[in-house]
Amino acid sequence: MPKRGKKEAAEGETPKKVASRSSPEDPSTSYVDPPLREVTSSGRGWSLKVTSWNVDGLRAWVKKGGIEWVESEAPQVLCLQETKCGGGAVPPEFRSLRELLPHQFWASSQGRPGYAGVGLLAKDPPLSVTYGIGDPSHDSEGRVITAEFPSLYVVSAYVPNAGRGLVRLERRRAWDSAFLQHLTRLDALKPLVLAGDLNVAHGALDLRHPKANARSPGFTREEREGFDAILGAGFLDSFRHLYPEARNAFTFWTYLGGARQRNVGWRLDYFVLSQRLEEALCDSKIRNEVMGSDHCPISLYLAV
Amino acid sequence: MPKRGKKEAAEGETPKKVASRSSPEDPSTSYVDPPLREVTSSGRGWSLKVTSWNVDGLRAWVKKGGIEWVESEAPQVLCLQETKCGGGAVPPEFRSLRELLPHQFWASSQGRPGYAGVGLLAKDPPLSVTYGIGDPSHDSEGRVITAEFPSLYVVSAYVPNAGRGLVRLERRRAWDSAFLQHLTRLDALKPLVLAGDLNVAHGALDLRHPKANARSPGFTREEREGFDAILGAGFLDSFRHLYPEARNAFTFWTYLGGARQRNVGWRLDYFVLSQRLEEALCDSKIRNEVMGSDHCPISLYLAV
DNA sequence: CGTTGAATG
DNA sequence: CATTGAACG
Repeated sequence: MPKRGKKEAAEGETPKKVASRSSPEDPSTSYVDPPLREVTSSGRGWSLKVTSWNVDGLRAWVKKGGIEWVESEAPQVLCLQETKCGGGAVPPEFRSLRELLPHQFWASSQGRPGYAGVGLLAKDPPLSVTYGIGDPSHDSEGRVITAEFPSLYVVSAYVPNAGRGLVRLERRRAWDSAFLQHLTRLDALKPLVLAGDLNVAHGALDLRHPKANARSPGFTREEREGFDAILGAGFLDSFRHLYPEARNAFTFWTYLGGARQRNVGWRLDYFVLSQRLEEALCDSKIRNEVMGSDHCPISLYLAV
Repeated sequence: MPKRGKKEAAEGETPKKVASRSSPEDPSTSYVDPPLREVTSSGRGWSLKVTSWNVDGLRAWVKKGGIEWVESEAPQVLCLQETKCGGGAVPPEFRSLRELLPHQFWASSQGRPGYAGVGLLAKDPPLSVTYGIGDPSHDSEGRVITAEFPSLYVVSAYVPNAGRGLVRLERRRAWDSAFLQHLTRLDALKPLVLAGDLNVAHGALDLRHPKANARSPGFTREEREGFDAILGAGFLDSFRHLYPEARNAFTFWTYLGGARQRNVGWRLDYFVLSQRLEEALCDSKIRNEVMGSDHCPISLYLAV
């Protein structure tokens, strides 16, 4: 993997892509991303930066300046979800990203254009790339790309939504089980970083209205237990590991009803790490001021 | 019917809603609408103004300022086609037209929202209003509204397209036959004004590329003969009657390939009058500089 | 509320 | 090229 990326902008500098009105009306509901922790707990500086973003339609996201933000963020690996387009339909603007991230991989839904779809872009060439989770009953929708690098795997994932009325909750549980198998198989070979929209808020701190959403897709007992099972299998939630008490730290806000302005959101996007990467973890950031989708991007800093 | 409307803007005044770049590149293909003929051939001044416009989606047309243009044009009867919405979904902005045109009638496609649909709005209350052409096999798509006024009928019509590959040409011929019956039935009772998108260019002067379009929907022999049959039944094409030699006078330009800027168009929108209204005809105008749809509006001036 | 492809013109 | 409702979130 490459060495140390360029330094973060110092505090007090004007951030580049900030919504004109991004602060919520009630300051008690706001979340201010703290300054970057540049080093691990043992003092090693970060050398790998991974960014993940559910773009909610790659073409619209490009028009809203997504590419320029990625260039300013300059990760070494970029994971994108809900591209809603296949490799053939990727916007031409992605050529300009070849400088920063020349190795680009895309997965799309078979026979259902405009649905789901993920991407994984890297500065360095992966040793190998696989698509799906090794279960044909779950691999037709373009939801997972796994890239192998010398020291770890990176998995870009878009976990299926349980659907309105929880019509696909059973299917989601089957997915969760098969997906965890995929992760444990990889983890037996090499540590991994899972990046993406896991479509679940794990705990009550991870969404604004936990009680009202007890049977909403993304916060059912069943989905939360699916996340429990991942952590129980030897993985950690990078953000919650570093910030166990952080409140109002969300990565998704429905477009309906001006939820984002009021920070009525959910934390659905994660970096999940193999336990043995704990000592490499420097920081896990939520770029909650960045616009361009109903999700915001997140960035992970590792010393590997 | 009401008396004399307000006078037309004098020549040399700046028109209100003109595209920033409406003149075609090659002046030999342009059409300049001549000054209004305020009177009939026998010298009577106009007293009734009817405007017709295929709006290609009423909601989008409202956003592009269609209502404001209608207010400046100030017809006593307004016929709209391809509204693509039913009476329940008419944009609320139409309430502001109640001042000018308080009597508003809408027809929409049954069980197929967003398809076809016509409207007829009037300053004075019609004596009666009917929907369709009296043939159930053709009356489920919201294509015709007939309003009876003291001295004449006004018919707002959106004639069905023959379809790509002429897949619906036979159906169109059946329509043409049934529609002509509707017109002759009305004409036996009272003179009529048919206003709308008849989806045919009658003669070679009525489209830019007649040879290339000999088998295109809107210029097949079959559709042109359908128009011949209307004229043969005792009706006249108001514009061509007044301007038998006019070239490049079009009312529709496909959005594809910048056709409007080059005035590569078709005359598809007409006022067709009962022969005995000939002596009432003052003028028939093509508002080809007015934007808001892939069709432009047309206005008829009658001394009735 | 906002994205996408489909059908239609 | 541009409009619409449908599916999805």
